[in-house]
Amino acid sequence: MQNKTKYLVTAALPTANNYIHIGHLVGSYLTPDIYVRYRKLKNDDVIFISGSDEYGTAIEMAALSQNVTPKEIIDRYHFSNKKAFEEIGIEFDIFSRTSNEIHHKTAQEFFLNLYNKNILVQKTEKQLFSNKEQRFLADRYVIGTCPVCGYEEARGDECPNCGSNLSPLELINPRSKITGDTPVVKEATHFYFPLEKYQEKLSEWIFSKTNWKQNVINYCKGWFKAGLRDRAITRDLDWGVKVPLEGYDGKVIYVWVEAPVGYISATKELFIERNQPHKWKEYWQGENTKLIHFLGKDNVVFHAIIFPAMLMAHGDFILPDNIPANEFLNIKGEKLSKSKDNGILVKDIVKKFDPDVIRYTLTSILPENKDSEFEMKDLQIRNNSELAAILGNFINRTVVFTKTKFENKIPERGELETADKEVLNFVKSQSVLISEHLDNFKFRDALFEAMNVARAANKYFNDSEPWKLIKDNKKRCETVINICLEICHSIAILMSPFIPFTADKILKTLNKDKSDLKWDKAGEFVLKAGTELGNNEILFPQIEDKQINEAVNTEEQTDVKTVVPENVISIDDFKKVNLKVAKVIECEAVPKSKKLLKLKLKVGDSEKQIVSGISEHYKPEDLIGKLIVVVDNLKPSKLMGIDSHGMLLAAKQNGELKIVTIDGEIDTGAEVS
RNA sequence: GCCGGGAUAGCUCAGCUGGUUAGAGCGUCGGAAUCAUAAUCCGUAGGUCGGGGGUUCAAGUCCCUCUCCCGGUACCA
Repeated sequence: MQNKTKYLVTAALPTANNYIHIGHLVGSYLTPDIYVRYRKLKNDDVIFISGSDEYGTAIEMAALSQNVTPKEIIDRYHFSNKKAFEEIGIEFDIFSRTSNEIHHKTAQEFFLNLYNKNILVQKTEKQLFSNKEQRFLADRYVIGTCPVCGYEEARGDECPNCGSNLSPLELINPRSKITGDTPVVKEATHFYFPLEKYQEKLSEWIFSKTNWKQNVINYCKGWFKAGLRDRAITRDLDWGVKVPLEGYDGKVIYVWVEAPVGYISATKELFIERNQPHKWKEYWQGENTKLIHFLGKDNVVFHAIIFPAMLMAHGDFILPDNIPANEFLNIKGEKLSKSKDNGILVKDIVKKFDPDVIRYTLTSILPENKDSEFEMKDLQIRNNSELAAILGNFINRTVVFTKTKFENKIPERGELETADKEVLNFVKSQSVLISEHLDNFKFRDALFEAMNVARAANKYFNDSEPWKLIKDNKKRCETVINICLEICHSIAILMSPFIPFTADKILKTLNKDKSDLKWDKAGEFVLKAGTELGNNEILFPQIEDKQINEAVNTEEQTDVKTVVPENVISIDDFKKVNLKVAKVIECEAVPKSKKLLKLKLKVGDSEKQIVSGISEHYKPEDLIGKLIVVVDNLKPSKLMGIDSHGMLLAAKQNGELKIVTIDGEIDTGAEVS
């Protein structure tokens, strides 16, 4: 039986403890979406699978720290992220979630399969247990004194002060990060997956791949070189998929083994929805299926090594055909990744910019081979000088010409001249070239070549000069415009994987349904002469500087996450600054100055005078009696001839300024640290 | 510390196993055109390929070394 190739495309399961940001989007979701849309245009048999990863310590901790149930956490982020994906046009066949019953069942079956084959190994280890919380504490969530440097807020996995790698058992005075409870040492038995045994098989398999991206191969090489280690695959937690064995109450399957099984569960769920409950097997067990995992580089080890090893051990499923992992997207030097929770959220940016403009921009700077840089201004540049100027303009000039010169009806096409044939051949050959790029996961190149169709179309329009033909050779003019309109349709086809919303708009303008929106129809004639065109709209309005500035500013304001500043200092550096509490006893404006106030302060037993540039924000009488914070040992200076022996602290933002005051009563001269 | 990756035109990036004058897009500058969102089309200028050393007839491309950036991993026990 010769079966047609099936494509099973997965996108990394986003953890439902955070809103997805454009780093996630570019790393794991945009490229598979483009790929799948392209496959569908080619009439390939493809399904696109993803869903929320809803277990793991991160979610439990998010729930504890926000004082809500884990269920509330996962619901919030699952539905929000699902919506964000829809808004940006990521069109999954199914976006499931690992809290679904079918996933529990599937993951447990998987576990039992390995257990029954005696593949799993049991080991006993010492761990920290909180009696108060009635659970074992994850490494990151234990705090204590670092045995190396004495820093009191060291974490169980590492010390942020001296950089030492630690284990929670080494911490002096360990305590739970969440409740502060002092944990006790307790033995715990866990199942391990013997990854070490699979190293040879895995490396043979991976090194046999000739079409994998070099960065992915390199990551694997690194792991192999270090030697694979057995990994625990159970945890003592409530929140997760239960270990399906008697006598193992309170144990769940560790998220890194359970989550990837979610791809299988979601596929089952999809075909139950489609009333073909057994069809999932054709994808996961069929020889002719290409399983393709899309993800960011942080996920390579799970998809290229751990999950394949599990699949090998299980034996009933196919292995991935390719893992086209992306690198990271940086934002003006800031790092974006799953582990560092900061960035521009998808749910926010779709409210400020056309989703297709975002998709286009991100695709054109995709971190395919190495980390790449993004800034808001890129959206403006890509929109104004590429989408609007080249693509939008071609559609618009063609449609407007038809409207004003041909009563908005598609003109008849006469005999073709060389230029006509050339441009049509070019469109056709580009469709082949773009195909090749997409087949090889070269999305930037593919998009660039798609854009070249619009460039060529503009040139054809220019060279043909229909605005002159209309005066002395109407027949010829009709042919040219007919062809331009046909090219508009071809552009809709070739661009639709990248900017699907725009493709739809173009079809509407052409008054055309989707029946010819097929890859093979690019460069072909599909329009009917005489058809009246639909409404014309400007596809890509200019993005003004103002919009960019506003977007950048609101981004900074909404970003409440922890960001590591650029110039970190040691605590010793900080201690060089003497901060003290001071009381304002006198205060007056400095004459003729614009912003200066002269303040007399009581600091402990002494008085001091400082000059501060805050009169636009505070009146002298507002300040008298207030307890504020001053830098006591600042080098004295003169401002408008007045001595200043320090400075007060104040917060400033967008022209607003608020001074730092003391909450409650304390003696002046008290040190601030 | 160790392993891996990166450093190429003003900006964002391509450059496979070493081989003619190092490429693209955007931006710059000049010209053409005026149907079109002052958009298009044609042309121009721009780089000691992070520094230094080496191999070779020939190196952005291989080797050594240094600097800076990014990942991973370890030093603890």
